Amino acid sequence: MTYLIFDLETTGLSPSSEDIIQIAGIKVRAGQWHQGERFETFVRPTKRVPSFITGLTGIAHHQVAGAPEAPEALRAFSEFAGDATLIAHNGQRFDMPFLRQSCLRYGLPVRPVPFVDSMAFSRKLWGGRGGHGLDAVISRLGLSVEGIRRHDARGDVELLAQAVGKMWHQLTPDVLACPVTVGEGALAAVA
DNA sequence: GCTAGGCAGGAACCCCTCCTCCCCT
Repeated sequence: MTYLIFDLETTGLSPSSEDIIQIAGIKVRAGQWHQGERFETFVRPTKRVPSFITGLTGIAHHQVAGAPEAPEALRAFSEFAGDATLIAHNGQRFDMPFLRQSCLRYGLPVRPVPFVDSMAFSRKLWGGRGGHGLDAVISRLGLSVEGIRRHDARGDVELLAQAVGKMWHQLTPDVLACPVTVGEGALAAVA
């Protein structure tokens, strides 16, 4: 089974009014979380990147102004994904709605894809104890963030891939059976 | 120097509805 750990950076929280500005992903085979094929692109937004987003992500407007527009980036990402199962942290509530809404906004047909929210791994391992945000997960697993830029999609997927690998291993020795429920998401349909 | 949208999960309660809080940028 192939998995695609991915992360989005956006101009804000609302899928209906904000734009995706960066997509990054690492495609891995279950059990081989440290080596994978990478995807990364900036995405040209329809409005200026707010200063607080630049402060948070390190992504400035000039970096995305000449980037591919959303439809091109969404199709490229979907082609890269292929038949992989997608994984994102809090993706059920954030990344997946953003991808779906972006496709809708640009009139792109979508296709269903298997999807797992990595927060489910954390809930299953640690239940109600503490938080399940990426920072809490990283801290509990003792992952090093040295040399990794948090809130840059490339850095976050790197950390998330390591985190999912560790959590999976702690939940089951079986690298083939996903220990949490696999749901459904949507990506742009590819011709 | 700062904001915002909405789901999942839990509580209370009897099967839905409401509420609160998390978590993403």
